[in-house]
Amino acid sequence: MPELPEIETVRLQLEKVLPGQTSTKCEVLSTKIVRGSIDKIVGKKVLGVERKGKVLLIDFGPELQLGFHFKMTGQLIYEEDGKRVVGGHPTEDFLNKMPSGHTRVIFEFDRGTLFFNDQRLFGWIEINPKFVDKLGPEPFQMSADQFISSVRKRKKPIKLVLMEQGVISGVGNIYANDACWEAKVNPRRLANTLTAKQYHDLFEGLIKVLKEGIKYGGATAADAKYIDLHGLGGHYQDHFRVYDREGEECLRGDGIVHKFVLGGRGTYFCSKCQT
DNA sequence: TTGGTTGTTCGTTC
DNA sequence: TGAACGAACAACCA
Repeated sequence: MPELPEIETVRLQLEKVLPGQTSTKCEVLSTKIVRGSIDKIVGKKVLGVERKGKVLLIDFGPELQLGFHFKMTGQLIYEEDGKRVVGGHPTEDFLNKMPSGHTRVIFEFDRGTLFFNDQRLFGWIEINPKFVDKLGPEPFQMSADQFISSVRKRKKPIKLVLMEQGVISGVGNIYANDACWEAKVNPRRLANTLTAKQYHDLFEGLIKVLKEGIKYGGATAADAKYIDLHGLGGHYQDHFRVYDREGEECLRGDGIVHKFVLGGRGTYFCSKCQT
């Protein structure tokens, strides 16, 4: 499920191929995921590729940014002269001929074609999405004091606050779980009850796991081995601290990783070292 | 077969 | 008012 590091990985790749190209056609195969009319970009030139939290933005001008939200199963595939750039949720579609049964919108440019695929139709594409205005800063844009002051007054479990996009943008389930482990914080702890050291450790931990996520090109689900064989998808999954490690020994060597549901989401932690 | 899974959206409650 | 909480959404897979 694409979070900040996964989206950043796509952005870095698209930034190398899209800027300078003009949009020539925009074909919507599934109207459900498209908000408003996105064909305003046709005839316009790409100035850059940006990202705010988990939203990817193709920049066609100051008042014309095409926003993509991948939700759980969104992916982008860019094709030019038989060469491919892929990103987002890793599936066999990375290897399949495009368009596939999951292709929702096709964007044609001067030199290549961009396919937005989404299995579950949860993602969306919108011009100047209002959603980004509601986003809080990314961890990378915050100071430790800023992080602490925006978190410490909240009275719900710390892990859920980390995932609130209006407070901190870009953090999803994988990295929220791993950041709590880094800081030895029980994800259930109410956000206003951490020690001063835990607030600092949590901020540092969050930065650490996100940077590592970007370094490894994001995470690929354990069942996507087929994708990995072809050198596609990221490798952060080989560095998960607690996420998806239910029943395994804690990496600190004393304790077992337990799983429970918090806020309706799978939550992993070591009851020995996370307090 | 049915339940688990996922992030945002939206409705309800306090 | 705003915060907290939980269901809904779609489709795949075990």
